[in-house]
Amino acid sequence: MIKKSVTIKEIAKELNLSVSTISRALHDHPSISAATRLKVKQMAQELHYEPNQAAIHFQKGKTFTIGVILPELSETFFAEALSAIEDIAYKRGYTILLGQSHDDEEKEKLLAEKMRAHRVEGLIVSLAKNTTDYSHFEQLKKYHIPVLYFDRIPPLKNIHHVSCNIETGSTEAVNYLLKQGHRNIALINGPVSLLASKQRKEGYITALQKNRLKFDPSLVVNCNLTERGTREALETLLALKRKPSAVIAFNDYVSSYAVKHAINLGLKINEDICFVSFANSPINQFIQYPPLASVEQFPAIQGQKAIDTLLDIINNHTEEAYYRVVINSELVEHQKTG
Amino acid sequence: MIKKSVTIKEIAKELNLSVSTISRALHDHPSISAATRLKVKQMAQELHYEPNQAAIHFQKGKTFTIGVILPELSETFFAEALSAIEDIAYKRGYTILLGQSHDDEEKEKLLAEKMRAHRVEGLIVSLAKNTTDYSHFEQLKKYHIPVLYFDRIPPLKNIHHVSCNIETGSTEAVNYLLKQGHRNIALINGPVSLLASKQRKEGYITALQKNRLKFDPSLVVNCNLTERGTREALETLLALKRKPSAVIAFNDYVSSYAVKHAINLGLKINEDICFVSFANSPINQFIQYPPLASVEQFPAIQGQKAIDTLLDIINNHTEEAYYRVVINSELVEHQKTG
DNA sequence: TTATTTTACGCAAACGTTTGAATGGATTAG
DNA sequence: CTAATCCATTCAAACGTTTGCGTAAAATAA
Repeated sequence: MIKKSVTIKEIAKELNLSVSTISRALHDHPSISAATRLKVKQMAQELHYEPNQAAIHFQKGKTFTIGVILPELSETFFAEALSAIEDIAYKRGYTILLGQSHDDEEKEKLLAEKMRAHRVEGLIVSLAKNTTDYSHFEQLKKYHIPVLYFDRIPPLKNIHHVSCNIETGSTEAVNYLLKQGHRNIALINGPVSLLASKQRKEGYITALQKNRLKFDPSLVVNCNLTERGTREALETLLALKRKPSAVIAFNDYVSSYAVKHAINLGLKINEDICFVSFANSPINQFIQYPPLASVEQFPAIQGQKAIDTLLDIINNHTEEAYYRVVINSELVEHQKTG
Repeated sequence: MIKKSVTIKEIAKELNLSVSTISRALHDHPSISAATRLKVKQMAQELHYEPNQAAIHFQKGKTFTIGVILPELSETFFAEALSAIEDIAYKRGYTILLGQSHDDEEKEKLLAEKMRAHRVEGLIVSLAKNTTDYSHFEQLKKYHIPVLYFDRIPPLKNIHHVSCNIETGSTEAVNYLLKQGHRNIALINGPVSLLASKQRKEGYITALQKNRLKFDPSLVVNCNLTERGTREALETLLALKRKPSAVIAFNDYVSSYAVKHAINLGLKINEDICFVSFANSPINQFIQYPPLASVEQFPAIQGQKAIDTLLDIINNHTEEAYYRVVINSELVEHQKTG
């Protein structure tokens, strides 16, 4: 009843061969004859041989583990990214060691340290919101642990990163609204400190310029992404002489807050005012007035690229070059429900 | 520059002691004098010694890995549960190997097989929606890999499981609405096949009986949890002679669909009809008319209990007894937003 | 003092796999 | 027919750690 797991040794004994022959046969080493190779593989099947990963890891001096540090798993964006990362890592024989910073820089430091101690072969990191010191990651270079930044990337020169080109999406969003006839288009942006905010604004301005419209700075307001902050931002916009007929929101959450408040203020959504936003998250499915369109950032594709390039870096030992993968965002129009 | 990681051997050489002494000293083995124990630990610190996990796993014949199979990571409920599982596993020196079934029974089978090949020491499983054959998990008993079912559990006798008592929450939901003066309370339930549906219904009936109200079966309708199914369910209810003034929805998603449709039908939410639901998921934050209250199922606590009891099972080799941990759900009233 | 126990450490094997080097036998070249 | 070459396989060490057993020296008991 107590099934001891079968090893390479048993196969060797069974076939009167040496363990080295078995090992090589299973790996299709050229110096093994086709005949014995076949025999070995058959016997392995028969005995239900499964290579002992722990032994392999140990002997190869590799852990086949890569660390992933994310702010919050319960944010759909990260959950979808992780999902893709997991799938590919699995297929390529790697295990993911997950850590959540909960947007806390201290926790992030601890995690980086633990991951190092755990001897991960590489790290995929999406920074905590308020991380300004990156030394805990940059230190890992000493240990030859490559770090690939993902989506929330630091403003550093020599780093690997995978991220999404938000600007083009932002431009698309403006173009979309212009095509609908809107001329007063506002932007409820995130905190000025965020790179993501800068990118949205740049794309916004680009679109206006391309269409020979002049940029009115008062139509762009920053907010802290909370419900309250969004309400205040919206009220600022509605108090303008040049009142916007359309709003581009930082993301779908902000859009939902703004819509709620607009309704409370007696506005008719999609008549008096309409919304476009970023993220294209599943919540749009559940809300009464989702944004007319949302900029998809393809978390799964980003995750896939992230793990793929990290594994390339690890397996090709290309520590000289820096990988910078940027995928394009894309405006997705929502079909009108009802 | 090329930092070779320091081993126990170096410490031994440095102090002119044997490796076994070092090993024991680091583990506070009683047969090592306090003096050398101190010396060893200091030297270990000085040299930045980190135990080679791969070597330990190998030598102990354990992987310190536990598998987690979930339907969908992008469902907040599972993301939160996994988050808790990860945190505790990390603290107790275990690594999580994650797999997503995407609610596909075949994928689930594959994952179970891969996890076994990977020699996980135990498995936490939340079943795919349509899994009816559990042999791929029950087979793991042969390999002494304990399986702990989580939230979505199979109707089997001898299993470990952690789940949530939905009935009490359901009863609370009805009581809450009764207290508000409602007498015609409907239930938009899930598919009859689901255990979760049965539990909601039982709790619903219990509450009515306790309050000496008679149970009207026409007030309970099943739906397939899609938006369309929800609309149909709502229309069925609204066509009744005894029209409900309050609806308990299977979960917050169903509630949101129902609210949308009710508004389209010209009903005033919280006046003509109001809603209560299950899951207490974050989407409630974003929608115009969230349910008045929602039954919290504490995914994080469930996850925590799951990993804790599984690790107990693993480390105490208690294969005889079956653990059945049930936590209580709890109705959470939402504060009305402005 | 001698016998016995206790204390503090070392020796060596073991875990499963990989891999450079060695080996013997068969084949080919000269 | 000998020498060189090649093929298929084996040998043995190595990876880092743990642990049962052995053994000196020190402490205690007689």
